[in-house]
Amino acid sequence: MDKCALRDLHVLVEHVGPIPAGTHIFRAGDRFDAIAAVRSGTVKTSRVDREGREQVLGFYLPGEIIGLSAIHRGCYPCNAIALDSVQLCRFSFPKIAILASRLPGLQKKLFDLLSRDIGYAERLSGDHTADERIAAFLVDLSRRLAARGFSASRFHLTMPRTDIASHLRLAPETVSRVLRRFKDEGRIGLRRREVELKDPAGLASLAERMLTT
Amino acid sequence: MDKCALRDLHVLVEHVGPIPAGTHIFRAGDRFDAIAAVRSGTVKTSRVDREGREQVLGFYLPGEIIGLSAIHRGCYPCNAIALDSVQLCRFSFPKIAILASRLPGLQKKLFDLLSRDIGYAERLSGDHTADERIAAFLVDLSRRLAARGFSASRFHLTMPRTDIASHLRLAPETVSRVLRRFKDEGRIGLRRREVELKDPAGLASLAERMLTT
DNA sequence: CTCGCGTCTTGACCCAGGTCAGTGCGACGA
DNA sequence: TCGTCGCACTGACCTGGGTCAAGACGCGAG
Repeated sequence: MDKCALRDLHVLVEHVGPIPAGTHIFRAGDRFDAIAAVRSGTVKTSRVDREGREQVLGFYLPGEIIGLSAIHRGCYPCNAIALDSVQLCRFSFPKIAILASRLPGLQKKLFDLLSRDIGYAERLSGDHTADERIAAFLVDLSRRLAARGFSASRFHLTMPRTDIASHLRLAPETVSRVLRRFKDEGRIGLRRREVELKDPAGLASLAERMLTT
Repeated sequence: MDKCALRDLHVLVEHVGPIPAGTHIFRAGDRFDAIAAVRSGTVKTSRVDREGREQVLGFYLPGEIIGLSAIHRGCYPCNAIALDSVQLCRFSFPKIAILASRLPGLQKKLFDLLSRDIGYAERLSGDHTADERIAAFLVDLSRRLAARGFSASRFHLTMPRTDIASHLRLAPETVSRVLRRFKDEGRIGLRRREVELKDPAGLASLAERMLTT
């Protein structure tokens, strides 16, 4: 995004938070009026099917944008829930869309973010083993944290195992077992929700089929 | 899209085709310079992993747009292949992006299409049984064909079983078996690639968990 | 300190769907 | 008319990961 876009954005930003863990930021069906950038903390998005089973669609780290998939229906298609204490920057969507018309850099950035999310969802939908999914989850998280200046090798999982499982389309028990085996094999260090990637290259090669392309 | 946008689009459209079945329209890695609307025929998009296994990402019917997921990397992330004789309208992306800046209706339409594709990929990635996947595939196809003025209840599958299987993350054998059972149960008529939906309501209720939300 | 609760782990068992190995059956060319 | 070639179908068997049922482990409240 160019300098010009960033300067103009200040006029339509609304800082929100801190929002405590467990709070809904928006709910499926709410009228869509804004996207938001995570400033601190972690947000999960999920939908709940008729039978009440939750499906976690994604986790959003500081610097990442939530709400984009709501554009085409005018209301949010999923819930967004704070996993820990969260601070956001809200951008009114009508205003940002108008601004994007004047700023090609901003328009490009929005197309870019949307297009990236398609790729992410497509990767998840591939048929992959539990090992591949979990390795890819760890490697992806590590890279995204590193991109924001956090440690790539040691980090805290802000989400419970059930959410990881739901996001990867696995049973929570499977997540436990695979993490356990990765630990036994010396690929990771693990204590409760603290993770250390001891063999990033090995994990990346396991994750390769999922993360590549 | 508003009238004004449609009129201006004429200046940057390039009609392409007929392209014979089996031809690559673009390949993964090709420089991204255009999106295209399918005018007639069917296009599949797919990626091929390191081990040479093809994963079908989507099927595109007349009226639908291919190439959007390429925006964020500047090159196509997948192959697009004609399944039968195909005619396209190509839109230069740089030009259409500039035009979108001047036409809020067009910008909205592009955001909309991107956002819709995210929803589609997310649905596919859910954990669903083979029955749900195949019912959802048939119902979705029927609806999209109907939206373009084709029969909703009788249609021709332009893709081989292996492509359907790959797209739904199933084995081709499973596709065969489930279609067979749907036929035995009187839900569909099936002969080779000709399908008739005999019980659209029943299929829709099977597909519900996948198509809803 | 310890009680209680929510999260996580572990083990035993089971099944949907994958894999393998043939068999059918049009479509098309000679 | 007959090969033959490539999808499509079917049956027998196998397995990754889901399910069920106990525990174990922290952690906060009192």
